[in-house]
Amino acid sequence: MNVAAVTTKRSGDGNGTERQVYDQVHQAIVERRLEPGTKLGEEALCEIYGVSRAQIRRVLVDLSHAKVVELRPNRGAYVAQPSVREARHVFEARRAIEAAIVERAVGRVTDANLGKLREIVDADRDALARGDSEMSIKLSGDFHLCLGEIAGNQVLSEILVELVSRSSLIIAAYGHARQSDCSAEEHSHLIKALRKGDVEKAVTAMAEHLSYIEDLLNLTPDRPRKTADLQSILLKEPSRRPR
Amino acid sequence: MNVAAVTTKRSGDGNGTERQVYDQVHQAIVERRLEPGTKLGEEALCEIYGVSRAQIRRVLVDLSHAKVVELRPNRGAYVAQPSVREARHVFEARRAIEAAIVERAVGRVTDANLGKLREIVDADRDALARGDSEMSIKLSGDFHLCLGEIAGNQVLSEILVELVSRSSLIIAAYGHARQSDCSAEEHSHLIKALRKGDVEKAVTAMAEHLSYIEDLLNLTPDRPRKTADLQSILLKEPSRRPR
DNA sequence: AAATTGCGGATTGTCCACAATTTTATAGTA
DNA sequence: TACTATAAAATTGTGGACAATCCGCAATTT
Repeated sequence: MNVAAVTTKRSGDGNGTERQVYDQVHQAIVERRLEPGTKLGEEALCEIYGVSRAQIRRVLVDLSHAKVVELRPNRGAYVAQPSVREARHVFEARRAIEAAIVERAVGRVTDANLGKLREIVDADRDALARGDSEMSIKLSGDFHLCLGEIAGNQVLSEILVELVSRSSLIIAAYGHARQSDCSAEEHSHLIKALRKGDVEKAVTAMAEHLSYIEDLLNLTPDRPRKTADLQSILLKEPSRRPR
Repeated sequence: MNVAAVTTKRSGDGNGTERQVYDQVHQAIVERRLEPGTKLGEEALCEIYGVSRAQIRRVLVDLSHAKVVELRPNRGAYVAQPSVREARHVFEARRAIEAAIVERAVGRVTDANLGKLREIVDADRDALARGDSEMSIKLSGDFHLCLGEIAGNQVLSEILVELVSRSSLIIAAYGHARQSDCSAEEHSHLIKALRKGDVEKAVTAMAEHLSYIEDLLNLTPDRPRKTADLQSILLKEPSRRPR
């Protein structure tokens, strides 16, 4: 199962070049190399990726549907800045969606699935040990997406993809340094419940895990906005998860 | 609370003309005047609404994100034809989402909310009595969307809007003549549980209601595709719900 | 000094012509 | 008649030019 495939899926994937641009910008946002509030100028993106404005505009529309970019008419595109309210709503929605996903997953999980999940958790622990928090956040997300795939409901999976992306943005905006230190352990706990086929335990483990992440956020008033240099950030090779 | 407002909301709502076209086509699809599989030619839509192709293309992209239109590269846009599998997944997702919505709604519902819900149910009964099943389906959807608004979670609401739209399409494809005969009664039952503040009863009522709708569908093999005349369908005035 | 207005540069929005692709129609052959 | 290959027509995709809008700065006014 290719987790990255679902992570980056997009609705109207026509030719490949548009998708590449979409993936790169999306990944840059989700990996928090582009901070919330950053302006994504059309001309700048054209030059960076060497494509026409029409294509960039299409990509920006798609990113706005994924809720990671905000389109302000006549003003341009900006990396979304989720509000405190939105942040809470996203996590509440995740608890609803992922409870359903875990319920389904318990009855369907295979040994191969469990292996894949453990693989992700191990890579996450490893990244955390190296201090690579960027990678750790990505792997934490992958864990949840992988679980979504196991549940085998395409609709729930797609909703989850969006919510996980938005969560990354939320953590970028409201998280602190050691935001996800305990994720690997909690994920490991969840795997155990899955293996035992204990639905109730698995569901509560997931609910508590999500609430724990939310509680770590600094969801008090508002934050300042920032602006950054696109060129140096986006031309970086997108990070790849070690197999 | 304006239910129609959320029903028709779109992400990058720039100028008004694009939104009007979006709303009209979306409504035509959801009200089943445009059958699943119908081709939505760009030039045809341009002439019908008197706008440029660029605008039509933007609308079609947005509709594809709402999953009511399928964009096939180099082949054009078609009214989506949800598969049997997708249909089941949509209803399963709805059970998850709407369970969470009902849980929240119980603690927040006001008398005004209950009045609004009853109003919708009454209009639904009325439409059903008149044999206006098109309107009845729309009102059934509005009931669920209104409940979503009451829950007060924007993220859950937006997910629900999409799922309800898709449900209309699914019923168009797999439902039978008297698909929603009992909806009004079941909705009424749900209102009672809400009024009493009985969370458990409300949640199970919703779950059973959704399963009932799904069970009425003919979710066996596949169906044929159709093609239709856009002009005569889309130039019809969009239906308005009586206040 | 603060606020307002007007201008110039830059960015986004729109339209149109042309290229690429698919679909339809036609003709030919077994 | 059925099937294939080829040509024509129709449709979608793309790039660039032009128009509309917004932003920052300076000049003017109060």
